[in-house]
Amino acid sequence: MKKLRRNGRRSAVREPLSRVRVLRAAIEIADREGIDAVTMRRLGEELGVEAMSLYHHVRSKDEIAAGIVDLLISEIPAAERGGDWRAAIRGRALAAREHLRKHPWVFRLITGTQGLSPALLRHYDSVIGDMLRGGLSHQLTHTAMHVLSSRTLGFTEDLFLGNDRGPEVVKAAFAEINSGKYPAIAESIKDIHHDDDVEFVYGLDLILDGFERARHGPQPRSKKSEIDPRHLAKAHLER
Amino acid sequence: MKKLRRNGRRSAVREPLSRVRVLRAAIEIADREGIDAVTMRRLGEELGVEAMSLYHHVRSKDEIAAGIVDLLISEIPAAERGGDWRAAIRGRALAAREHLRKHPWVFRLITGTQGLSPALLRHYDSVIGDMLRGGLSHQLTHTAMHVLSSRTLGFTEDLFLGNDRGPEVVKAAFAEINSGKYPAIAESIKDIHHDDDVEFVYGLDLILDGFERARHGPQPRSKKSEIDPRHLAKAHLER
DNA sequence: CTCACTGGTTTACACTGTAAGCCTGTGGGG
DNA sequence: CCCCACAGGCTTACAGTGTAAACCAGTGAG
Repeated sequence: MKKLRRNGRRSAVREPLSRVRVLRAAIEIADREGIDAVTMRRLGEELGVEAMSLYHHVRSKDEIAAGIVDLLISEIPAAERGGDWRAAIRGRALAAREHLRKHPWVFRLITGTQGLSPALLRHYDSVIGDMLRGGLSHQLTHTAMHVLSSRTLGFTEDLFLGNDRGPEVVKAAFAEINSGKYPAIAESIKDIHHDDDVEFVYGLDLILDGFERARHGPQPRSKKSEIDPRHLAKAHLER
Repeated sequence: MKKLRRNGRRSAVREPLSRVRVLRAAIEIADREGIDAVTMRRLGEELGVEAMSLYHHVRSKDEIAAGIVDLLISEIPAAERGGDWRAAIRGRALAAREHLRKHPWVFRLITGTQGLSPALLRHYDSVIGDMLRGGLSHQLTHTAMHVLSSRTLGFTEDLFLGNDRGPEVVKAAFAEINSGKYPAIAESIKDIHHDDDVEFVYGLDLILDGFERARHGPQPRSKKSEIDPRHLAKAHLER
């Protein structure tokens, strides 16, 4: 890179295209006009460039989708540490929610994208790290991730056993996880007896029991004031 | 209908096209070749007919998507009644899961479809009915639906305050709900103080507290044997 | 000076959903 | 019984999609 602008003569013509510039432009269009408005030609137009030029920076449109997802997730601000494991995860979940809420179309993108995002894995890795540090067993951590999946990022995904995606994707996922980049995930996966059905029912019962308990005694409704106001956007629906 | 085949002379040529036949064919293709393989021309081919003929039975491709979603959800077998509210909901959730598992691509369809499916509303109506019968307050029911949404059907959706879809969709949704067709939903919505953020955090904390509790004491793991085997398909991933 | 390469363009293609109009067999009304 | 409206098929056509392939201008290295 340094080598590129060695002589300091910045070509004043226009900002050169780049992968992230493409992604940024795509995000902008999606925010303004909806995700369906993001086409290669429209994207080119936005960047003052012909559609085909994009392919010098991006392999395909699918890669753009994946890139957007990864970029946005990677920009979830890190919640501050401190407190017990629950507070830590709570902070992460709220930060993610707040951040991604600005781009509601991204959930549709995530469920549509196949192949897993490094940023997403890092996010999970952090959450799992919190749990392990908090003393949850591997098994319990595993289950908790299942139950929480929709809460920590806003969408449900049987990440590792992608129903839809083929088995080769699952294999690749395992390889990636065991690459050393995601120590908490890898750690938590050891010696796990995984059964999708059991996980599901466990989480279901946990929730149901929680409400049954709440039904008697003082219903422990969260007060708005208890939520860290930094994470709260104004409710976007009045009624 | 009777009028149509009045003289009993069934035209032996071929089964006449119809809306549900189109939907059924689409489901079949999606199951075999993935949802992306479902194009109008492919669909026509499957039915031995030209693509444009489909438009005599279906308004658009989006309507096909919506139709499929509705059809599949409507075919979730009703779990038998009896037991407390938790058992009832448990049964419904497992039945839905088991049924929709056969068509994993449907979740992508659901999140992509806008406008709400009557069958989906009926499903929610049943679940909410279970809760009210079980003695949960309106407020608690409301919150419980939020927390459970991903569990009772397998996907997360802020149904009523669709982030992505416009506000006119939300308005239509309210109108539909108050049409009298979904008494439990309408009932449970009365006098509700809804705040998306509060709902979210409440559910989050409920889950976290559940696991904190599970961390000490005997971890109440569900045994596979406890699950009604009728609802269990063999795990579809060995590892 | 030249030569390879980077990063833009142009053209072209296969494939999508669907609008518009045509054609024909059939069932109901005169 | 005949006619005719029409349901339900077909044909053609079009605008818009992603992207392969070839082309071309500028530029930095040898």
